[in-house]
Amino acid sequence: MIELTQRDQIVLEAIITDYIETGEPVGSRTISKRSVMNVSPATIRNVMADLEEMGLLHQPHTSAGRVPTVKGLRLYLDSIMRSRQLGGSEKESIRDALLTRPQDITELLRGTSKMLSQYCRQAGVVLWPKQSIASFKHIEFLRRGPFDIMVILISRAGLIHQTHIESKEEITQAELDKYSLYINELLRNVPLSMVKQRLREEMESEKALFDRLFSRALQMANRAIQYAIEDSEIYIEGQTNLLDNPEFAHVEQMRRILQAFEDKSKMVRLLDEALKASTGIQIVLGTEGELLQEWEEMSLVSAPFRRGDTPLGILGVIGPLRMDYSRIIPIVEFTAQLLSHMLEIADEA
Amino acid sequence: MIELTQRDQIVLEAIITDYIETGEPVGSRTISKRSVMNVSPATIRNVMADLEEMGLLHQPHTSAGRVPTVKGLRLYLDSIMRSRQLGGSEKESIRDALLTRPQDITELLRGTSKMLSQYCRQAGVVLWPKQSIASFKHIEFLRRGPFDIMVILISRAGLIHQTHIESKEEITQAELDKYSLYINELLRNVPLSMVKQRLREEMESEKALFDRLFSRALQMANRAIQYAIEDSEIYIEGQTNLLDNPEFAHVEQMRRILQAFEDKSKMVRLLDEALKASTGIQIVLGTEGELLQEWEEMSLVSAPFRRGDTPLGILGVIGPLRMDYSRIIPIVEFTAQLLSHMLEIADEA
DNA sequence: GGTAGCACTCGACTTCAAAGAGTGCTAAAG
DNA sequence: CTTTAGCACTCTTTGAAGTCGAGTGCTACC
Repeated sequence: MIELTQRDQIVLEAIITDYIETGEPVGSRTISKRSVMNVSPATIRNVMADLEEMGLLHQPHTSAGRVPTVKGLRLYLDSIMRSRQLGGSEKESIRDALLTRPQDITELLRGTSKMLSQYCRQAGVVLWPKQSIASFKHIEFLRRGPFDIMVILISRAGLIHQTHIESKEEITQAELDKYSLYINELLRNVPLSMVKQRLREEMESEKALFDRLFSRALQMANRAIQYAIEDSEIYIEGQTNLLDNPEFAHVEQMRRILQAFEDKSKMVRLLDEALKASTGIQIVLGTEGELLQEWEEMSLVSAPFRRGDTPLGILGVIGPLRMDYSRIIPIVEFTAQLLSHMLEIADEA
Repeated sequence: MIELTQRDQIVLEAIITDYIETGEPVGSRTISKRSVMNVSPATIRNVMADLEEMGLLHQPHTSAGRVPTVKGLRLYLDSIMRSRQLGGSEKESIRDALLTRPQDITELLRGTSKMLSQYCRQAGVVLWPKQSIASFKHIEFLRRGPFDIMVILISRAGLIHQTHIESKEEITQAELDKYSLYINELLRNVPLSMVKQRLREEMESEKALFDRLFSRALQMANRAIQYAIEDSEIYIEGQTNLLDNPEFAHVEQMRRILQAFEDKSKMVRLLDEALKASTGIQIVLGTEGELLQEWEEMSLVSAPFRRGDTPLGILGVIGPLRMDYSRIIPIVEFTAQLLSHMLEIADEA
């Protein structure tokens, strides 16, 4: 563990704050003027040299100022930064931005992502693994062809999932209607976590053993639900905000980054890991975690949203390493709380 | 109308072809060498001067070659260009790319968009106004709250539409189930174009007049369908391909263009107009149509896909003015045919 | 009408010098 | 022992000047 004197910390913080603001390497003179304690640039230079030796700062070239390294940022985030409190009016306007999009849950999640991107001026992201379809509401089997069945699954919160399954034997819509009726009755108000178990029980019951029709219905429901919970939705909004960051002025770089966004499955994997790992706010910097190689200069601030203690999904902000963390962190945190709350309401209705 | 001699046409074509290939202003020397007819650069210069006077060419500065203007491109597209035939193997691989994504119709449309973007190395786009939910398959009313009803509408092709409506009176799920049953029975296999009429007839029938329950069901179905057909889905894929075009090397420009993509409602309007206007392949160049202001340097190649004579939606490619039209046009055309065909099959199932 | 020749224009690239920001080191002061 | 002032040094940025080359327009000639 690294030992820093009080003054080291102050200087590091000042450098990072300034760097976050301007994006330019910052020199000793600037810090000397700006900082509260009155010390000369020369003194600051000594401190800087120390910090550089510790690997917290980096000098692009001999005659330039210093830039924080990933290690420096990490230290800053973990033990120096005090994140700003959100003002009441800020909270208010975030809340408004979310509540004016009540339509359905898909809209809500996309809206959240968009809101995050606008408030943080970076890309916003929301991941919603469907296994968290919190509780079962309705299932519907529709015949598309003699062996082709479309299954529509709806959660109480209003999320729709659509799958296809194949039947081994020909089947009529009338039969399927019976299936729907039966399964809906069976699962009424069963939380999704229990659904699979409930189905299994029923499959082993006498009724199913002796009635082929019911048995098939149960199997189908089982398969459909299996598919459903393996799926995830991801909403990435405001990517173009990233273009405003001067560090991405080079088209080459920009393209690499935007292309990474296009491969959603990678993004899903990334966020899924974050979701599993985290209990609260989490920050992944550039090369630190196993962010994609394309992302060296990027950073992710995320927080899970949850029902009670079970995490439902994760939301966050993606931007360059140089972001205003002290502002973004509380926003992400607050949004996660807010969304948790809203989903709770939606699900209770 | 502009009169061009044979030679004018050949020169114009040569310039445009070369410009499309290289992206650089093209000089008289180049044309002289490349063109079939053996004439000296000086002669070409004379022709060029004429073409410039007609507003078909433009000279960035005195000592540069010529670049086609929008007017020049238009003329080329309308009366000079011969679009290349697609080879059998190309057709084959396009077909494969589409057919390997059979899952559901949403996937099919998104896949089409992606395929277009990959084959043309530009952004691909597919617009699907829901009014073309070709024929009604299933409706489901679900209670979300005492006055809040979620309506799910499914077309035979498997497209799902979700809306909310509010009820004036409290309502139970049991009632809603009856509604669903009734409406589904009523509309079984009615093409969507007839649905509204069918509903109206029924509303005026005796049965509805005397049964409040039926009457409310009809009203709800009516409203839900109204919402549904006003909605559109749009799929834009491969935007990052645009970054490869050297003409967008400036970040400023790039941002403007990508930002325009983010406002989907604008894109919908744009394509919707194209859809209404067109019967076949259609090309909108930069400022010509009422493309958005942000799009001066962009161009859209589109073609509607249809069932019989009614257009269902539109697909196309968006890229810079400088695109390889002779290749892209047949691809778009062929894809539209192919998709029309596939939807026909899906809907008959 | 077509072509060769030629002077001219203008952007792209290179070179060079000057300016400016910032450092590291040393020596003196607290 | 820590802090500071001073100074030489390094490296990037900026701008001016100069050269190069592509391409043109014009004129005279075939």
